[in-house]
Amino acid sequence: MVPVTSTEDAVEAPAKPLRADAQRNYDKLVAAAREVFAERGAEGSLDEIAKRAGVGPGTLYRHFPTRDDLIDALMRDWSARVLADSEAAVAADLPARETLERWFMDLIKHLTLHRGAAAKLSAAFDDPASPIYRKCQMLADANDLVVSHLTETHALRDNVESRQVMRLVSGIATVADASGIPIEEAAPMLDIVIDGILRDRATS
Amino acid sequence: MVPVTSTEDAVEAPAKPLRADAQRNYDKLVAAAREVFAERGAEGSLDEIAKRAGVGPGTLYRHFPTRDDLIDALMRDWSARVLADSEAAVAADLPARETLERWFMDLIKHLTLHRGAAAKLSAAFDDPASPIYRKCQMLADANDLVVSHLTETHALRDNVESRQVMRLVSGIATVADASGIPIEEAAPMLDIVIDGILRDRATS
DNA sequence: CGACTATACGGAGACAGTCTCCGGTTAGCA
DNA sequence: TGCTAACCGGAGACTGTCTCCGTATAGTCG
Repeated sequence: MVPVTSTEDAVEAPAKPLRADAQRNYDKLVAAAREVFAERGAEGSLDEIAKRAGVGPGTLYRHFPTRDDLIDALMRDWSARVLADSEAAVAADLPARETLERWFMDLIKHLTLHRGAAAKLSAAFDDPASPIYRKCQMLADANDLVVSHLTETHALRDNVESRQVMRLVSGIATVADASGIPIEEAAPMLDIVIDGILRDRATS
Repeated sequence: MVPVTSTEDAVEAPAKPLRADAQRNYDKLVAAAREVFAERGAEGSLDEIAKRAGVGPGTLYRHFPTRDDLIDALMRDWSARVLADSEAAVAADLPARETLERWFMDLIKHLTLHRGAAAKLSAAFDDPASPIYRKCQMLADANDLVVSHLTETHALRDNVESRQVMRLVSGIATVADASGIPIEEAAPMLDIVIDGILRDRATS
């Protein structure tokens, strides 16, 4: 039992170093959470996670007072990946349309980390009190990097707010996730958004 | 107790006419559900609804096996309103941009009947097994009416699929609802979509 | 190395929501 | 008035959330 996937789940110690056993349980919980959320989506049972990690519910709730704290924890390296993708999209220096197509797809991939993740992220977007608010900001910053770059090269129309673009793509990710349609089918919607913000587009 | 709002909740009898007491309870349940969903959103307690209607849980579940059946019931006249709005939008025969601005706003208004409604509708969009699938189709049909009309007048670009437009606006409604931002703030996102599908747009 | 204490564990159980089962009630009809 | 099919409703099983507190132990210090 307790098949802890000993991949790169290792977590650098938080501010105050935990006692050895506490750190052990923390890691087991994050690993179990990753499993359960992957299988059952963001609404998976927390007690189930505790059971699978081989600890009591009390231990889970001490480490992670709310569900979102847990989600935040298992997204530790997620932020870095998001940022890396945005930087790569800018660095590739492709035509604006391709840049956006690529970046939006990445964005959706990150937003749909597991079922229900997109909805959670979207909801936390304007809620500074949420534990995952920071993650949302990361996402917004990454998106802003790409949008700003394209704005500077005059590829986008004036007055394109990266925040709105972000929300729009989050919305696409959320509906795609909720209705269970494959990610590729989101492409036509992304194209509409791209056509909506690009300065010059074929008037097909 | 049981403050049944005796507005236009009256419901035409379903296929098999219910017994008088059953019909009475059915109506009370729908009214109570409308109240509770309005206050607490789509995740409001079903037992609470039963209590407020003054009936036992068993009665609720006999009439409405699932939560979605109940939601479907309280949206009985909703479909007609949606269709009416789409027809009005077409009939007004305004410039394409105004038509879309108006219609999309209506669409969002209908999608956010109560908190959580947009997410539910979005999820049911590709799930024919859902009790509210019909409602989604109504929405899609209404939207198609407007989009098709604008396509015929060559106001939209070629290959604009109304289904995708529908999903896009649903996504906007869902994130706006989930993050609790006021409906007006959705306008910039709608503008992007409109710019994305309009054949001619100012290249501001 | 043994004792001490802050830290952490974990499970019993309170609470809330979902959903079912079935003994009792009643509307509608002859 | 009496019969029966249709309906009611609440007890309670079940699942998931979250807390409290007695018990255990890691890390430290003499």
